[in-house]
Amino acid sequence: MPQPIVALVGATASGKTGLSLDLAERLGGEVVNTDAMQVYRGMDIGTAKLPGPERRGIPHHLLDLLDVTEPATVALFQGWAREAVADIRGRGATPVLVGGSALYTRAIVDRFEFPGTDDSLRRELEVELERVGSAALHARLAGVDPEAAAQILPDNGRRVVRALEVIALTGRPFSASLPRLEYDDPLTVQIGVDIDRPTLDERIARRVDEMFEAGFVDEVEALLGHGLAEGRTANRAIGYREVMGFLAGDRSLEEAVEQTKVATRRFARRQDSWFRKDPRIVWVAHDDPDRVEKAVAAVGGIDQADCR
RNA sequence: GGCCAGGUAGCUCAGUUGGUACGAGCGACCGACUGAAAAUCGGUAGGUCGGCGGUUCGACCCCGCCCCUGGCCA
Repeated sequence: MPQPIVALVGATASGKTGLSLDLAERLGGEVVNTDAMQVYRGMDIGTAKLPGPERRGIPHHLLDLLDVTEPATVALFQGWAREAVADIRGRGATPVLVGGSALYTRAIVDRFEFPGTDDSLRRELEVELERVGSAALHARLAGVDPEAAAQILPDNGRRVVRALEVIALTGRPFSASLPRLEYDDPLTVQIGVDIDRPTLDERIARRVDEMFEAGFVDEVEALLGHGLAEGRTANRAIGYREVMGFLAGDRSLEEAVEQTKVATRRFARRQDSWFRKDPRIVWVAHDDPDRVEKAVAAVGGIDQADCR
């Protein structure tokens, strides 16, 4: 009987990492990162990446795969992750996915297919977006695919461009809304770490302070030497953009720290709105002394349901 | 102690010859989300316009006193 797939989700700084180690130990698992930014080499402090020595000898996958100048995409990640999951299960171990990037997690765990992409077409559309503006492109989308246009707001240039790209590429309408929640493999369990806002906000503030104490600014400075500023994905990461602003002289260090906290808080709210509406997630309280037991039990529950 | 500037949404600040505050950005809250997702985008709620008196049909805007902040001068 194949191993289950366990996905640990929740807001940043909720305590996923610690729980993931306990879970992996209990289940005979290997950890698969599902964090969009931890795939970058050298982005350690600012992404709260668990240092090697603290991994308790548990194999960790999908960390440090890309150079800071390379773009990352969900589709690319989906391929890597599914392969990693298959490998781990092939070894008789349990994949434990851990990370806060909701779209990444869903792309792995759910039936989820991305239409292709085309660089030159994309570039063309982006140039046009720049020139005519988002509303004009949206109007065009409305002409070709009224349904998609109805679901994408006119100001959201990014999504309008992607919709037009997909239509041009596939000759078919763009599904502008997420597919129905449906696990790709029925042996999947999602466990969410539940934490109240005030506590989470405190933990975020503390974590950000600690990052800066741990040499976050130096990390960013070093990455700038590797082309961080030229990238398209990595330099949008929370904290990194604020520190780059500080290094460029357009804000003080205190401002950068404060802005990083604010951005992290807002990010946590966004993560929440993804996870909270997924009814399949089994929630355990971040401070429940029995959280590991409860998480293990949730995984066991799936096994039984399948054996019935 | 005197002079000047200022006290308007949680924060930074617009604003009106006296006629119910058009407020803006940021934040907060809520939400959308299929190849940049730690991204991108949308919606909502917040003001006794420093206090007290006065002038006026009517004052956030005029007058007086007071309180607070910053600066200059003694």
